[in-house]
Amino acid sequence: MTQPVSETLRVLIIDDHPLFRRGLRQLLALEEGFEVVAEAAGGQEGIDLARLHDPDLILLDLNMKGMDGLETLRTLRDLGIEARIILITVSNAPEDLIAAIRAGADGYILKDNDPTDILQMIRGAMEGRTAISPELTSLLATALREESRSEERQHASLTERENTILKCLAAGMSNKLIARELDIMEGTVKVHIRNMLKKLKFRSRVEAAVWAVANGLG
Amino acid sequence: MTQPVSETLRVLIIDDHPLFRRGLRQLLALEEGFEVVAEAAGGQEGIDLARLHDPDLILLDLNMKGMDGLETLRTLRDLGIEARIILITVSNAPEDLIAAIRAGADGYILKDNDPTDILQMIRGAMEGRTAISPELTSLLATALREESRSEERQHASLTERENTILKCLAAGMSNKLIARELDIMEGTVKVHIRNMLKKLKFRSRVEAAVWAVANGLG
DNA sequence: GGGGGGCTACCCCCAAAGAGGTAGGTGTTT
DNA sequence: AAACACCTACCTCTTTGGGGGTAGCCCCCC
Repeated sequence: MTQPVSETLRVLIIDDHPLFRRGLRQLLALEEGFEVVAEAAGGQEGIDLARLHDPDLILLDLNMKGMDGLETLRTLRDLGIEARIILITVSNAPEDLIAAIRAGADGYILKDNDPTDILQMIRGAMEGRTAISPELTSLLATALREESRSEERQHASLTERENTILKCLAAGMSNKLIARELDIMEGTVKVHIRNMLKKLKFRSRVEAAVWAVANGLG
Repeated sequence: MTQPVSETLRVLIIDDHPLFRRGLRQLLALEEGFEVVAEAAGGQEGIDLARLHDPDLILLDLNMKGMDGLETLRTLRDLGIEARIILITVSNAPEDLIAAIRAGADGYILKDNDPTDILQMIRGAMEGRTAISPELTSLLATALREESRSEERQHASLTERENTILKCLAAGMSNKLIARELDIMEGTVKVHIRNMLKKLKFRSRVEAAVWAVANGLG
């Protein structure tokens, strides 16, 4: 917690692509003030190393096999890791960006950005600004606009059934109750809920219900 | 569903007290327009009879051994029973009243009310008014006032710990996450949640979370 | 000194939820 | 005709949640 301000920044790199790790490491080596203290090839290893080294900055790949970047990010935050965490990815999908920011990412940088720009964004993130690749900011804006225009929205990609079931969740109902209400099997309710959770990137019905209520489905 | 308006009202009595059932039956027998089609001595039996007879009115005792009146009421509503349901009870506890109304009761009448008044309230309930013993209306008003004065309330009887955990629920967190957040065992979290659910008469964490969010803990 | 409430931790047990799969029926679109 | 999305149902499996209990510890109040 008592972090000397002008010291070198201790960096952890999590990416399952060895070549890209090396690239990042060299990029940072050329710069003053960065020290890569560890590299991990996967989410779980990254988490372990984060707890071990307590770095100031974590560069995290979003698209990893096994435990993916988003899951890793969430776990890191859940564990109370307070390092700056910047996602570095090839995905320019809006939902990935949104999910990352919601999960507490301090930056979201595309891999094909210019190295100079990447460095600049990293520095920006270290100073408290959320670093997002310029070409993505419009996506974010759009998403946020949609986010706030509540009002009977068909939640993005949700099907009609998933939507009505989300409303049931927002009413606090159990699977059994929803099944009775909609006159379908409880197992079917579970299928819809599973698909909905996946689409909206929630981890449990409670998260979904809370979000739904907070966003006007209550 | 196609209910002749001026027919006799078909009544189901659910009370584990034989003498009181008889009293009610006789009270209704003296009146025009009521026909007691069944009596049940317990919640489950009452539910079965309700599904069998589909009565227009159910007089339900709140304080029963086994499945209590509130639980019975909830189940009846969950099953889609659309009869008017009036709770008849000795309890003038505010929380019982609130819980009953929230669970969909059409009336809440104290057993020691005057028979004439009881009849009048029943008739009122059949016409769509929520029949509540006069001496309880002030309780209801008070409760509603407290209900709306959100703003960092210590939810009634909740302890400090239960309150912070309720807030965690309103954030959609799992027991495991809450445990990490508060640095206690997951089992302990479960204890707090169990006690909280009981005090606030919720049936699941989802109900509690939804309520908490809707009432300003989001 | 003796309650009592609150917080903690643990036990057992069972129900609910969630993740994964296969699969049939229905529509619509290509 | 083939592909696709959707809703439905059912399978197995593991994790989570929830109800009941006992018990120790602390602190405040009588």
